[in-house]
Amino acid sequence: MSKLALVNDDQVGAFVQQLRLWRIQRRPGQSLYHEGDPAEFVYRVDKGWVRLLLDGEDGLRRIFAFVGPGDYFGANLQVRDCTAEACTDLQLTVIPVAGLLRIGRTDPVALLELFEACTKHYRERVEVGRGQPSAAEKLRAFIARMGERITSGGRSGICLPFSQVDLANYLGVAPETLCRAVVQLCERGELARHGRRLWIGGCPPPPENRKASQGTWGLRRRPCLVTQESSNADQAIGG
Amino acid sequence: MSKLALVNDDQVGAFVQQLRLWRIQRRPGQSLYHEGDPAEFVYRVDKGWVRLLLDGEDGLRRIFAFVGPGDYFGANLQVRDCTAEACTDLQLTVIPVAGLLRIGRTDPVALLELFEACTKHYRERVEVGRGQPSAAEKLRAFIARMGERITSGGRSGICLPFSQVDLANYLGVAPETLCRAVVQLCERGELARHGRRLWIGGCPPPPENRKASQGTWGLRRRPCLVTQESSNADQAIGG
DNA sequence: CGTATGTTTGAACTGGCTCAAGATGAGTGG
DNA sequence: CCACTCATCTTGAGCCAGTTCAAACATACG
Repeated sequence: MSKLALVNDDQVGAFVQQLRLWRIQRRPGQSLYHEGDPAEFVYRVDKGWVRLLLDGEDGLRRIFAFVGPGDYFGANLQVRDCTAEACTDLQLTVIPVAGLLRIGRTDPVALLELFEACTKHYRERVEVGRGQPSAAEKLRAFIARMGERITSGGRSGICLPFSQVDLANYLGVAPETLCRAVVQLCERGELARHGRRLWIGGCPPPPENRKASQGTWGLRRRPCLVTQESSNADQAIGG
Repeated sequence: MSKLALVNDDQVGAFVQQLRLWRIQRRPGQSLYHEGDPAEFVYRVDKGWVRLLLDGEDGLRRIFAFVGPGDYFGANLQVRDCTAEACTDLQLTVIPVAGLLRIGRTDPVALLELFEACTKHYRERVEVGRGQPSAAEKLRAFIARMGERITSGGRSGICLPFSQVDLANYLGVAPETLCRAVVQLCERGELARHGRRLWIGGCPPPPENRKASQGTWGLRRRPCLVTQESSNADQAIGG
């Protein structure tokens, strides 16, 4: 995972467990917070994927990070410096910043490591787009990074839980350009497809129950807004 | 200064003053540390400019941040995640990380703010290159950001202490392309030039003693390597 | 089964890259 | 102080990847 300082997950996890935590769920497209909001919580992704993005002055939004299972995000001291949205069905652990600061005296290093883990996504973004690679190479690099990131499950084939539009946005190319790059990599066998999903590593889902593998993602027209407060009460953990 | 969380400089400064600090100097082109080095110090820029960069696998290096007077940089817990080099003649305050962690218990928030100040450069990088603006617009955006950053001095005209090559590297365009963009903005009066230096805001240096305004920068063939250790002893402050 | 959204494909255009050669000026050495 | 040298900047011309526009297609979802 690049040359960034690695986080001692156990230590951070134990540190965080001192606080009263809880879980929330989100559906694809729902937002966790917006740029400019007051920052009250840090999050840990338990299941699903989150995208971090900035709203450009020209009305265009720019995705700069995808945050996956095991990752922390949302460490801001004052206000949110970006927007966070669910890419997929999402399960998060919520960690109150106020509590973190309170127990920070007991273990400042763990606190720093937690914040470091959150800024990892900004640092990795810096590494993206070195040189002026072609669109295909950008995609290839992305696949490589994602591959080594989610190979932990042991399963060979893995589904990228992002739409091509999001991917194009993240890589900084037009959707059409990305599409052509996808076709190209598929022909070379570096990428596979089933329906609209991209698969890396191994073959697409097993021939039988492929119906089951198609989770929700698009969410046409039912935002199904779950307020943070309402879901907070659902599952209190830790503390 | 964008929508990023602002750092309480006074508080961080007071926090840091508890430690034994010292100053070092560097000449243009000299490096502070390299990607992969063990991280032992955080720095504060007193005078001059620093560039942060990554060495690409293809041998190309990519500048992703310019760090100026008043800015902190170099907050890594384990190893350096990038390389830092002097753009100009440089004066820095050195802050030992070990000491920071030691006194972190007394004021974890100040510690966090210091680290936040250091990661600011990574965050700002994320904002660069939103959309697919033309080279001229990238340059214009850079000028605007630099302008609001160094207008603190009160002087109207300000010299950009970077070579066009560095600027092109930072903006992710070819030097030739940047050069054409510079010409374009100069014609529009959004930018001025004296010799090889770019000026923003006001007119170039006063007609009289312009000889004085030309500080060293290029440094042809005399690296004049000052080891960190040797210069450490020079000016101990704080503590 | 119908529909909206996301994906695919084609074709023309264009901005930036590349290569190459010339001009400038910062720094060196006499 | 001046002439020299070489890195940096400048300019031109051609090329190509990626963008844009537009229209057909497919797939999730209701």
